[in-house]
Amino acid sequence: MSMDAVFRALADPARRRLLDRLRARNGQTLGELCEGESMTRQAVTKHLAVLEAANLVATERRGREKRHYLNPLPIQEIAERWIGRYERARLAALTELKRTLEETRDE
Amino acid sequence: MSMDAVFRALADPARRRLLDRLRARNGQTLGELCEGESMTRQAVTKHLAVLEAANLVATERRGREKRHYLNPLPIQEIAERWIGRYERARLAALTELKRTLEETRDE
DNA sequence: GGATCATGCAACCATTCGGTTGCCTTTTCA
DNA sequence: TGAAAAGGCAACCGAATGGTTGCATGATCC
Repeated sequence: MSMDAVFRALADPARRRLLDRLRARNGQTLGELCEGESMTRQAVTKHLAVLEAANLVATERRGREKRHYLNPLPIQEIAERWIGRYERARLAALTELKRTLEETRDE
Repeated sequence: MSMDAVFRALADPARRRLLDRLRARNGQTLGELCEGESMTRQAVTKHLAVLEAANLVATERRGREKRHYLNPLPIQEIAERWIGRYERARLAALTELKRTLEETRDE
């Protein structure tokens, strides 16, 4: 699974909004996800295709409608594999800041 | 601070690579950050400008050179404010899965 | 002072992206 | 069976993006 696809999928506010809506209520159809969005159905379809390519959304055809399901795992993976390193960087920065402050106090 | 700028800044692999390089060694100059990159100095400059606009990188002029410093805070904020919700979604999905499995076993 | 090194600025270019319009297919249901 | 509902497909468009080249500016060092 490519992390790059996930990062790029999350880059657009419309797509993050769609994820949030699925998080609020899972299994929504395309028509439902279009409601309240200020763009055409085709635009929403494209956004959902990007999310699906990033494995953030899974779909299921039910008769003439298509249900969409959130898959939060790629987001978790990014949090663990990528963001975690910057948690350590933050702590290192704090340590450095503390050391600098103490040096300044000594002068 | 706009989360959108951060998400968009993280969308490009070249920019994530630059962040990783600054995490490995903070305070590098533009020239140092260009080494090993397969693009021109101007391209790197543009990427750094995007990172700076997202507040992920801070700069300091030192004579004729420019030092770049990583700021991991926006990444932390995204982790806490945005990714956190999907942690809860993941747990909910697991609970749902467990329930479904138990239902299936009962049949 | 003049060469050189590090960076800045601006124009330009191809590609991608987000979005639209128009039309087609499939399912549902009276 | 035929109309309406849900969605798919493809072409097109403007703007943003990622990248380049060429030149200008400001420090540094001999």
